Amino acid sequence: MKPNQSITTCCPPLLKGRLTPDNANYLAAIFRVLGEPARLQILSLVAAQPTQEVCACELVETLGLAQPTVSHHLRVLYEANLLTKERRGTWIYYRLSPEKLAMLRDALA
Amino acid sequence: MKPNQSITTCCPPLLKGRLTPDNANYLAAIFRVLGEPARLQILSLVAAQPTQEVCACELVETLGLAQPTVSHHLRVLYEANLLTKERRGTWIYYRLSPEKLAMLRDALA
DNA sequence: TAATAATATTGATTTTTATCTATATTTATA
DNA sequence: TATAAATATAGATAAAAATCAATATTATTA
Repeated sequence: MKPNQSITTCCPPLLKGRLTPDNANYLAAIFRVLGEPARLQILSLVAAQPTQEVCACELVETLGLAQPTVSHHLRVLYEANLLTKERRGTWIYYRLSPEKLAMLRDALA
Repeated sequence: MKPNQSITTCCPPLLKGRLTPDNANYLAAIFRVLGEPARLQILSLVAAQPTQEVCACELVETLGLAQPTVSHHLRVLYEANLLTKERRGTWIYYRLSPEKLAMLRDALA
């Protein structure tokens, strides 16, 4: 099933054109991903790193959540194209993929 | 209980500073409100009106949801300060309160 | 190859949320 | 004041999502 929206644009701005039901579903799905404090903290933590990346291994302690829970949130962020990941040895490093957030900002314009 | 954030600013931009847990909770709550297709459609519909307002009475048919469901979504948007409302006779008219969306846009900067 | 460490998955539980029907409230008007 | 129309609330149900313990997988290294 191919997405009916690109990564960088999805729809007319929320307050300009009128959203189709598809637009609304797509946008809402992204907002829902951001509607979780732990996930926002993950994004913020990544951005705050000098290296612009964070090892999953750091997050369990930082967030105070169980490892499977952190893994779950990372997966959700990854599948929403808000994070990219790269395995280096045993560790997996996550980075922002800023296009999606830019798209959201545009959608709120 | 007073909010620890103003309507127009809540926190350092998501990708700049580092969110406190309070920041994250507050921001996530707003994103959760937007994480629902029907609510996005409501916002979009309001913005699309020449009058910049929409009567609750129009929304039931437009959204294809039961009246109490629409009422629920309007309340959620209202309580999140995303909509204002004004009663005129039997009808209630909703308008955008753009500050909150602007704040979100800033948070995504 | 065996042991170890990081991450992922499974399955269960709980919490949150959306939705509806039924009913209540509010407002206008006959 | 009785009726009608718009909106709100209550209560029930169902669906979605968060969380965790237990276990599996993947990669490294002794």
